[in-house]
Amino acid sequence: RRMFPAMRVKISGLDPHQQYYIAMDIVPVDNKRYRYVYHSSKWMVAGNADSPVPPRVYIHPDSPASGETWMRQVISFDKLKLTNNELDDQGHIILHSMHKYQPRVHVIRKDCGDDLSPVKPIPSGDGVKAFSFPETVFTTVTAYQNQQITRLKIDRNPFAKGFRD
Amino acid sequence: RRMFPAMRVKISGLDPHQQYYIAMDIVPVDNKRYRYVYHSSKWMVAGNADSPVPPRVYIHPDSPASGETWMRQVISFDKLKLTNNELDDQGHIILHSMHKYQPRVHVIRKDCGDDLSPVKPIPSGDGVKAFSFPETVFTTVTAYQNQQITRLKIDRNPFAKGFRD
DNA sequence: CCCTTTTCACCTAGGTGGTAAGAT
DNA sequence: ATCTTACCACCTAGGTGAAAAGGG
Repeated sequence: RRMFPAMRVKISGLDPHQQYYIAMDIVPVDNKRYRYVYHSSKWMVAGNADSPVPPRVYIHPDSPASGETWMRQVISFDKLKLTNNELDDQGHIILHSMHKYQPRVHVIRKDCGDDLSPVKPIPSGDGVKAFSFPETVFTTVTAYQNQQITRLKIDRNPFAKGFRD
Repeated sequence: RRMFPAMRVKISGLDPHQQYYIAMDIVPVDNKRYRYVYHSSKWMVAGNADSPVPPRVYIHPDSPASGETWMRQVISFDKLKLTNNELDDQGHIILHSMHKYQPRVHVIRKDCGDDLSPVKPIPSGDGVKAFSFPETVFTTVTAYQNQQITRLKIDRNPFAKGFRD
């Protein structure tokens, strides 16, 4: 399924005439598994993390594009899809349920990203920068754990309009 | 509206590791306007063509891509849209109704197409080739002129399923 | 007991020709 | 008379949480 709400970023400081790829990956925050304690409304550690899954990369569909193009618009990752199926063959990002994750945005100069692939690690080096925002850390679930998150989803996601009062 | 049926082409002979743009434009076949004579089931000349409209280019959304990528798939132009509105600002291809047109496929080496635009003429030169297929000539209408064409549209287009018997 | 999977009604978004009204 | 426009019911395609069923 899609991630909702989606990550949206603005970028500045690019070379307007240079081509770039923009990509996102999602990395574990720690080595723990979590459970939600309803009466205290808190996520609590519930053991160690499941064994790691094949890392995947979401390449923004506008890639590659010029610095000018990227800087002119808000860059939205609303088409990124998540799955808990470790055998997924649709190129979705694979995560474990009940774990904490941090999305990362990668800006990759064209000449460093020409063999970029959803299933290969992101190259590192001079023409590649990564950005992460702690306020975007989230915990994965297969069913929502409290009414506040359900309300948020229904109220904000146009596709859930059928569940509004 | 979309063109239906859509143009679909296969390409061979590209350099697998070279990047290319693929584009389509649609040019007048002659300088005439037509009318359909129902009792003889024929298109007849009905005067001279209307004054030319701003030429537009449809850049295939997979562009740019490597020769290898283009040659591996059937290239479909099903998302190309036509309009008779000369003031169109959606980047659609502008045509006159009741005129004859020929679609053309353009293969443009990356280094020759970096300022390609829906509203700019296609560059010419060594790294650019054009292909057209006489069997794809068509006449534009705002309403279908006979039952055979209506039947074809309804039978073949999944979006018209509601009109099948 | 707690978590996951499957199916579903209900949406968004947008591509069809029919049809009646409008335009020239 | 002939062509065009605007609106519509009816589709395709796919994104929602609810709820029931499944699993360890």
